[in-house]
Amino acid sequence: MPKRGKKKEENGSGDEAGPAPAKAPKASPAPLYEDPPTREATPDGRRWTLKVTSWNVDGLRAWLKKGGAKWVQEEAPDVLCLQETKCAASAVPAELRELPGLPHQFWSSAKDRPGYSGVGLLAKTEPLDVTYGIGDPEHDVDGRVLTAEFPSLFVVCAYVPNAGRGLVRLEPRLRFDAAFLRFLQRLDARKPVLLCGDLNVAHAEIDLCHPRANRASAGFTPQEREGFSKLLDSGFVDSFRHLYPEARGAFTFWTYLGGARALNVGWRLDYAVVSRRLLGALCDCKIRSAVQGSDHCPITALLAV
Amino acid sequence: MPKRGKKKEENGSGDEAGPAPAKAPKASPAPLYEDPPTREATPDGRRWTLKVTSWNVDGLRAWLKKGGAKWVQEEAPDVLCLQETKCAASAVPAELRELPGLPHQFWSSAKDRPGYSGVGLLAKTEPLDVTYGIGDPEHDVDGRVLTAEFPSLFVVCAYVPNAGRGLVRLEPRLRFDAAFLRFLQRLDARKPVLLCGDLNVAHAEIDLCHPRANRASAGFTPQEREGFSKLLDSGFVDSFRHLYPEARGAFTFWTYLGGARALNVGWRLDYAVVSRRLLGALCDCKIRSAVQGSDHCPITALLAV
DNA sequence: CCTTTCACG
DNA sequence: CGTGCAAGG
Repeated sequence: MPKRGKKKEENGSGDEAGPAPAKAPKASPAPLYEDPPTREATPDGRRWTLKVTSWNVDGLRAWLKKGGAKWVQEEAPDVLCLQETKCAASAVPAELRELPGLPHQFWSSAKDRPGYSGVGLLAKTEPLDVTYGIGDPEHDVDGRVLTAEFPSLFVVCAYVPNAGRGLVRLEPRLRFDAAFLRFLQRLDARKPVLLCGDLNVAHAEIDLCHPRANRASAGFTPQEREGFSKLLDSGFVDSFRHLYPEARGAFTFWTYLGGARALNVGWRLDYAVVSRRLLGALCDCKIRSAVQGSDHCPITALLAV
Repeated sequence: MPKRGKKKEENGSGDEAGPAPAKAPKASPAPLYEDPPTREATPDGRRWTLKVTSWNVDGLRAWLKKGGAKWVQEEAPDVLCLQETKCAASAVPAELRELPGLPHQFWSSAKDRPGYSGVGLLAKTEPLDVTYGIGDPEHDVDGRVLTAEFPSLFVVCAYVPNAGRGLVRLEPRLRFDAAFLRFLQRLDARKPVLLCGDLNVAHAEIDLCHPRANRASAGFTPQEREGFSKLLDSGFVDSFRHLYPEARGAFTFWTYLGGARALNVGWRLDYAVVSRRLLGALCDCKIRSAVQGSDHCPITALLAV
């Protein structure tokens, strides 16, 4: 991710050469994203029956204090996937444990590293089964993946490792990508998969504000982008981009540094990825850009399953 | 210092056996201290000419945000002694560097330990000389003592090392006490001394709320109290106790834990100590108990020098 | 309880 | 910039 030490040089002679609008005193470098009206049904007219929300909360306890759970209650998803909880299961506040509508809760957190990584999966109905991790000890110690099996599909909640400043952790990240793809393929062989989470990659230039400046930044290296491409080549679909192939400025993450969010200097790092055979069930994928509480915003997938 | 893990068991069957008042729903375990009217002159009628304020700020930058400097400006001392600045000289905010009335500023902070210890001495008039430390490398690395020489006296700003939880650092503390006393005696041989600061000891039972419970607590061990007694036996006077030998509940520190300050469960750890021959010049020693901004309150000494 | 630094993002 | 942590008090 970009450091962006400079204060507000977002429109300078930087990487985006397009002409600045003449009027605005502080032109936005990327247009603000307008979430279109919700598509309540599939193209063939079946209304959605499954609502899954995913949110990188950047610290569950701080997010709770900022009212994150209140928004979730209004959104009322059937499944909620949380990433970067930074919170052991035993430390999840009662306010969340008692959240109406999501009584079945599963938590995974980093072993021996309190306050690092961690994911949660909360469900309205009890899953048939829940598994922790991807079956690879190198990555499973971090608490990054939860998988809930439901009658018609798997819901996978994932927090993909960041490659780090200066790409110091790019190698382990790429090992994760490979192992995770194999994990998803094994699932997909059994039942369709809905993968939700912070995949820590902006796939294409359209998926971040400053693609050229970030060619060597964690989350936009060729290797990480290629990892995502391989996922798509393996029978999975990026639901948002499938529905909105041209949508620009549709980001889910903005660094806290430099007031990036107000300028929509962001990245699309959070995805709802579906098995290709689930596409007929896909109604919509919403990006809740205006929702505060973290440096990521939530996304919500709607399926008729 | 006491841990006080329990919530509000301040009146239980603890160390203070006196009968609890029957009426108050939550009786204060120690009477609140009422600072008496200021004695503006010496007993023989000379008005004060030197005002010295001392304050353990528990983090200079947080203290500034809480308005500490505004209160200092109203108090308008000639010399300001600050302890636990937790701030390198280069990191002192401009707000303080430009504080009207105290243009001559001297800072000392811990070597190789950013955010630990540190003292500051600020003066209205330029000192003849300023020295750093007490001439003992073991202690001088911590940034605990600043000495400013003025025409008629030395002003010493000191932050005496805490003996630590479980008294794990009692031995170095006692070495400091011994070395510091020798340092003060050398000064006193040249000019009278006004020593201000957090001496990290409550001298007598009257100087803390729960003396019996704290016989083995840092700041009230027999060895630390004896160190202070030795100071008094060496020609120095605790100005506050000299003026107010019977004053109870006169504390300058309250742990943040358990709401101790509202209950006046405190300690007198901050002192203005004077060379005995300065007693004739002593007008008053004020304890500004109501002033917020730190877990210590400021004290102010008034002298006619 | 509260401040500082730190690692991480 | 902001989280959760550790050390210190």
